[in-house]
Amino acid sequence: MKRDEDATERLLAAAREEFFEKGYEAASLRAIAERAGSSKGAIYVRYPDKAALYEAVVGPVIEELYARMERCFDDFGQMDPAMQRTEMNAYADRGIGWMVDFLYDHFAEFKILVCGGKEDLYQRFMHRMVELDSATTYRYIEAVGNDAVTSGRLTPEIMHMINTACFTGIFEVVAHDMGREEAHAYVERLCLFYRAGWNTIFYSDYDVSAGVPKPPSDPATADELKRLVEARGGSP
Amino acid sequence: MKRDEDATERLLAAAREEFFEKGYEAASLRAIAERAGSSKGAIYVRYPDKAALYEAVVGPVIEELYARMERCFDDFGQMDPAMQRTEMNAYADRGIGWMVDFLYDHFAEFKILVCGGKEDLYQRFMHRMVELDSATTYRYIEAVGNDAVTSGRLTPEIMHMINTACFTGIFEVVAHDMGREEAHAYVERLCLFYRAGWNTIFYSDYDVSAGVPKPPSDPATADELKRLVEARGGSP
Amino acid sequence: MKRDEDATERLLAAAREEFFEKGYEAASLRAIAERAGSSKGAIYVRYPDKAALYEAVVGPVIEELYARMERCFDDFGQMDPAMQRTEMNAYADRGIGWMVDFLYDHFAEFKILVCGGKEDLYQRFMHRMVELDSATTYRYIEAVGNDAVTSGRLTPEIMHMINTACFTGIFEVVAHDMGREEAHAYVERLCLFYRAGWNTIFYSDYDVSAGVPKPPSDPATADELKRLVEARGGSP
Amino acid sequence: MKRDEDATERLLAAAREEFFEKGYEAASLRAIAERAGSSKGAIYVRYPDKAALYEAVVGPVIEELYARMERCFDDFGQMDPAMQRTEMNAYADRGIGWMVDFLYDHFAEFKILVCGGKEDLYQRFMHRMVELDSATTYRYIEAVGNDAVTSGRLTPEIMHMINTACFTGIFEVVAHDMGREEAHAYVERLCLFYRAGWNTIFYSDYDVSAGVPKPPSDPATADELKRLVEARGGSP
DNA sequence: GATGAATGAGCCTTCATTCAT
DNA sequence: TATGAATGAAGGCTCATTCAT
Repeated sequence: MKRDEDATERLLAAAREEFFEKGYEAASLRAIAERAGSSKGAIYVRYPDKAALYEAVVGPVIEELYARMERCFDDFGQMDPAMQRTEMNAYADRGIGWMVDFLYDHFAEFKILVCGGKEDLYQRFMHRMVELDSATTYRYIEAVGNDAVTSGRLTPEIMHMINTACFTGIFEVVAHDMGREEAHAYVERLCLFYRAGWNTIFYSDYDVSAGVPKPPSDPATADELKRLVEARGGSP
Repeated sequence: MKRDEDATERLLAAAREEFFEKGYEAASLRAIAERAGSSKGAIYVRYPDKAALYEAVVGPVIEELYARMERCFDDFGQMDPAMQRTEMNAYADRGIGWMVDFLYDHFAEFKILVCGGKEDLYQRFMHRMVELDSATTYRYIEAVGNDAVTSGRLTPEIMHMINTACFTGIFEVVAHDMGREEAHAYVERLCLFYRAGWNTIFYSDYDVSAGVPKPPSDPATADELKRLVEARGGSP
Repeated sequence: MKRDEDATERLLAAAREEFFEKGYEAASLRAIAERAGSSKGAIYVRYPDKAALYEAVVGPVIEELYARMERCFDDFGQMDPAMQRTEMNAYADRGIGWMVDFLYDHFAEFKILVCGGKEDLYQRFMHRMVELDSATTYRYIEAVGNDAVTSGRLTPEIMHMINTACFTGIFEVVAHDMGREEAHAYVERLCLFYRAGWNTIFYSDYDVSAGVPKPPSDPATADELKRLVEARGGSP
Repeated sequence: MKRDEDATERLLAAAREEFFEKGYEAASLRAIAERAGSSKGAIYVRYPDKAALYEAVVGPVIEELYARMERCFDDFGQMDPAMQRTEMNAYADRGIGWMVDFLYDHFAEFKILVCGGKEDLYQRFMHRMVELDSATTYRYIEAVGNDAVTSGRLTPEIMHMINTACFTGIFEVVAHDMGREEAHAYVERLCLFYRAGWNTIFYSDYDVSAGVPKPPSDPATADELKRLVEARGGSP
């Protein structure tokens, strides 16, 4: 008998739903089979165990994201240093924009990954992305002759942690069930936020407070703020 | 029979170990009772269910951290605006330094919280911290008359998300089993990183690239970097 | 709650029945629990797994048999050599007679052991009995100064195998569901049979055919036999 | 499609290995099909169920052994009584020698049969061999006019049981993984052992102790024994 | 004939929780 | 209060067997 591709689809969809609703541990293969309208055995014909089914749901999406990032970073790495400096921000913005859309095109999968409670796969995924980003950053640093590494400001550990923090910050949009448009806005801001942050690492004499304006003495602004904040429910 | 306080302690210690080693779902009440040298019943006398025991392990530590943060933020909020501007960074640095130590003084509990797989409590905890921080930030913005909110650069959602990302970035030290000293160094850098980031939000005319030096044409730096990177194993 | 000894008994009885009827592999813990009128969990409170339950059914009986044999062999080994020679046969007969009764007093257990399909325990049991018997035999050989070992007629391997064969021969009564009285008669004969056999090992110049009478030329005997055999159904 | 004889062979070989390694119950048809490089369906085309496959592995070997025994016993039965008496031992020795070789030429099959945990087939096989032997023995008894049956010393049940014990004793070589040469030596001894045993049944006035030498007073033998036994590790 | 997907009963085991003692 | 026996649902998984292709 030919394997029923339709049933495979139904199974994956059912698994996606079940993992989404209950998390990895609490999800039940029995329930997934029932949701899919087939038998427990049908799962085991396709996947050796629960973890493999989980990976079948979430893995391809991860791989696609990773592949896209890889291509993106590669393209960037092959530009000449001058152009890298010029284009980096634009590149990053475009990349991140695409990423947010990808996250929302596969919202369930990423939600499962981020919130599903099966940490190993998520951490491996995060680790790989972080390593990829780190490698590209090292290459950039080398290409443009930056001293962040040689000066000791940027150790591999710090690189790894900060990149992890950056990606995690982006993935928050999934954890918080933010809407797609809002997410774009947020992530755009976050990029700027990070960009400034990275400057503290790239440039030893970067002045964090440079450009910080003098305190506005205009009371009107303060009043407007007060109104806005109160409208929000007053928590602050 | 009088409730045996000693047994309560043993129970909590046993639970801490079990949750730490296995995570929430995989932890077994039977095993905890055995570790503590008492019975499953002893658990149910004290806590209505597994989740309550978990909370008993992790809750007090959370509460203490929260209380400390609250006090800290309150103190800050009661200073006059001029002083807030002057002292903010010092305040933050001191607070964060203390926090890292607190994390390491209660490493097991935070590890459980961050990696233990019981997301609800962690998220609630994170949410509260974030709200506290957000409230303080709103108050600060109001006090100093900043236009981040009025200008629309800082919506409540963005505030929430960025603060979440910031705290999460700090908590990475636990997830990554970083050593205490290293963690201090990392978090210090991270604070600078965030500080710069926040400026992009506070100040509309903040120039991210201000102070970014011209590309160094000194080839010596590039060469030294090359050597360092190669010594690292060549991953970049 | 005090453990319900009654339930334990019912559980063991149920297990005994189930193992007896279906063998180890095919026996189901579910069925055993149902037979005993309790829950599957009740089994696991008492025994860590299926194998342990099996052993709880069959082990004590084995141990008692073994202990009795040990005492018996010890007593024999402490007699002086002359007496050992005189008494050996009587000792053996008594011992074997008791053993047959023991077998029938615990028929189900032995049936399970011999036919139940869990070979490891049976083989360990058999091995222990055989070793015990072998040790005693060695001591006897030494005590009376027999040359079976020194001459090479009796190697440890042959000793082991023949003893195994002997015990197995006795246990056949269980495998064949022979009646108790019949079993006594059979085992009695078997002892004589073995006794003669052992002489071929103990005594190098033992003449197997000694005492074999000349062929009876009495045709009456042959006729009577014919009738008897035909009455049996004629298979021979 | 024509049935692939090669596949049949591969299937049988795979089944032999699987049953050999895991026993009947634990053997899996899936594993067998995989070992054979074909499908589960291929098994069901050839054999109606697992038991039939088992029998296909083990049956032909059994049948060949049985057929050979039958021919052997027939030949013997057709000799005239006088010759039977003269030749019996030589006949038996030759037969048993051949049998041991046959056992080792088909070691896996017999190991499966004896230790594989599917008792029914083994018992049926044993039963048939025993009946064949019994029938021949009856014929012999009749031919030579022996009184074992008429006297009541040898009932059908005793006949059956003793023959079972004898064959089982021989099959021990398989259960114990004895080497072929060693097995020959052991079985040779066992035949002598049994021969003496049978005399206790054939001859009412057979004196088991006849020819048993007086106790050797030679202390040298005892000493030598002591050394040998100690060299063995002292278990006796 | 051959395949292997599908089935679904059934396996042993673990678990949090209840409750009699 | 403390115990731990009892529960029974649910877990993941394996299996021989069936049958559409």
